[in-house]
Amino acid sequence: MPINTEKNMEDAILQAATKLFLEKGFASTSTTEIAKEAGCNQALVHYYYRTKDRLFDAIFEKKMKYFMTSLLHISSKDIPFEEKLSKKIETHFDAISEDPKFPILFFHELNTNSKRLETLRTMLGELPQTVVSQFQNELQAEIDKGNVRQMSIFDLLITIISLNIIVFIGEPIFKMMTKISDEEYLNLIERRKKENVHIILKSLKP
Amino acid sequence: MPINTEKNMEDAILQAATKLFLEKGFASTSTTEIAKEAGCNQALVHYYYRTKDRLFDAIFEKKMKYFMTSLLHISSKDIPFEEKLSKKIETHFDAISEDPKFPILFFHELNTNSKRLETLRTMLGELPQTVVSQFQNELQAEIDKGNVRQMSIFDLLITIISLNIIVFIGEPIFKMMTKISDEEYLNLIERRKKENVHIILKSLKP
DNA sequence: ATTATCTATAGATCTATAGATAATGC
DNA sequence: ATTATCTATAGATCTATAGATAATGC
Repeated sequence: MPINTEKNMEDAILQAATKLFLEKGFASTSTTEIAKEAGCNQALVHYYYRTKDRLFDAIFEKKMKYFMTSLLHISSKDIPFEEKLSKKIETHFDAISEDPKFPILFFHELNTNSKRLETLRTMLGELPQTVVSQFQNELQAEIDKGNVRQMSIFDLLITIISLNIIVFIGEPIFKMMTKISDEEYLNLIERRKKENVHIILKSLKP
Repeated sequence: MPINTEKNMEDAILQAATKLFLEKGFASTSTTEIAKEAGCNQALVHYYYRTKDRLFDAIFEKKMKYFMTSLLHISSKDIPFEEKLSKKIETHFDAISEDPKFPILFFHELNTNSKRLETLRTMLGELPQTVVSQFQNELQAEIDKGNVRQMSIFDLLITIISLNIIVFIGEPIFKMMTKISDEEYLNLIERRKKENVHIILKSLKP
């Protein structure tokens, strides 16, 4: 379906690549296929991005940053911790929702290609440590007040990520198993968002 | 490192393939590489398994079955529901623990290759429906007794899978982020097992 | 004889680049 | 002139098979 309504071929290539990498993974996508999808010849892909790897990185890095930031960003509003945390979980969930195929690509690439770990490492280097530690302080304050059981910020983040990605990385499987329609699956997704908030808040109780 | 102490080359190939598919994914593993790892020539891989796809399926199907069964199998012991559920979660967690790289392969393949969905579909066809519905009945009984809040068996299973896979599919990332050693990571894994049971039991409370 | 293993190779990719041509900006 | 796009191709895979040779089982 090489429908190219783009005025800008460089960007058309980026979009085509994004679509294909998300659909089939890095290794199973060829620059030939990307060109076809973008509506140009294969050489042009290399003209703009030099190598398949650089093209991938351009996409991966941006998405990775968004994925991370949506989780770590913390509202500065002065609202109760529970409410703040709920918002955080939902914001993260919504961010994934916008790009539902990214998490599986993210985890697969990080697991199978050590080059990607380097990309992540440098990316995290740039991310201000303060963001995490601010969240940690807020959590610790609640623990001290006795509102929340003893727990590390890291464990909490793992739980959030875990629950928030599952309906997206498991979509094809769950759809097949339950035989539900695309529309019903959207309902399930919405339900899970609330469910996740519920599970996490409850799990924090002392 | 093609150290081949196997007497049986057919099996050596299977093991080599298993190792490489888990490490690098299906698409990035070549039959040439499998042969080298097994300690034979590339043609032999095809002699025994005909195609790369069939070789993969031989491995994937077996592991998939194990992964599913470990989750769905229910102890027939006459113990309280909470205890039974805890055991179930832990059994599933341990099963993944034995083959920690499988979940990411599983989810990635199911997301990027529609052929795999077919494999799963036929596999699930064979799986007795009674296993799931027995678990469902037990859950419903608890809900009726008022011990557990209203919740579908499906949501419960999603939560279990989600929490149980995260430390394995996220291992490289979390290790990098926290800079902890392999040994410390094993501790984290053990802690998460208990944590998961805790989170889930608490989330079921009415 | 049959089965296991090897060498060699066909044919289909796939990535990356060189060099030609077309489009655009001054 | 410079930038965008194309055609053509080198060189490196990679999968799968054909056909030769070695090992094994009777």
